Amino acid sequence: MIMNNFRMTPQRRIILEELKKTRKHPTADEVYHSVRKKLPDISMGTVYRNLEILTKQEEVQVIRNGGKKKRYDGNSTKHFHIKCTNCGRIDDLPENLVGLIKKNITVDCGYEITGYSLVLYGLCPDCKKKLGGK
Amino acid sequence: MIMNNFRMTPQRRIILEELKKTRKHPTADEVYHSVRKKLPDISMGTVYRNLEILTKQEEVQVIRNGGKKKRYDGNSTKHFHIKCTNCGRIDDLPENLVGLIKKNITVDCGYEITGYSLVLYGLCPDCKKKLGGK
DNA sequence: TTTGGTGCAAATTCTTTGCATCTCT
DNA sequence: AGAGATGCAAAGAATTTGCACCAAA
Repeated sequence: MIMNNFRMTPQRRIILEELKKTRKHPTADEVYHSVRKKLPDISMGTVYRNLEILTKQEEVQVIRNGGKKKRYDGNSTKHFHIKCTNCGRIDDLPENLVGLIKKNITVDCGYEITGYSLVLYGLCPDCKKKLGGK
Repeated sequence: MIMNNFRMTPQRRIILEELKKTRKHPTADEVYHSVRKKLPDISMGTVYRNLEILTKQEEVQVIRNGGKKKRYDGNSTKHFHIKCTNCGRIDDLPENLVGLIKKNITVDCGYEITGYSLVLYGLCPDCKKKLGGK
């Protein structure tokens, strides 16, 4: 597989559309189920293969932090996330921390920095309400 | 299982010792193999169960970022990590970014922040050497 | 003697892969 | 024809769990 000539199949297009249209950072399984509403015969294998290809093409980014499941983000620009420790929901954070961190990364441990991932943890508004009594 | 009376078994003690003594942030499998040198009959199940308990007790923290495997860190104080994108090695970062980030986390999205995880990506000194030509 | 822990093996969960078939060029 | 893609099912990898037995309080 030389993989420099990707085709935009209906499956790939709809997977990408679903990811672009939500900010829910769905898991592969969630993508599968939402795409299935439009393409009832699509398989998990196809979903995984396309998510991988879209990630390689940098149309999509993977969020992998805290849980067992990968989550996929249709916004491939660098940004931060915040994850609810109660329900697992992941939201985007505003861009303002990025510059700050970049400016202050002065790591003298010999690494050559190419990227970074920040996830904040906390209770989302809904869960805060639900767990209010505690 | 009410789990408020933990016992310090030899298995648990040695797992913790191994984690405290290294800065390599081993995977469960790596813990299993190093503990096996002292306790040849220990099982993976026991390793996983103890890693989970030690994490709950906050003796140990889990690093889960970028890869499929969890990694375990015998340093349970909050600190940052840097991960080599080539070999997967994870090192600690100095503490200096923590205060900075804490001071500047002003998230107005309704979350109640309880923690955060930052992993930097890059090439470790060894891999930088190896891949020098590129 | 009750509660927690262990080893072993089976089961789960998430993800990847092999394969025959299909679809674009 | 030939490369990429698909659906299906099986395989893999990492982790969790059920169970019978063991051990400390």
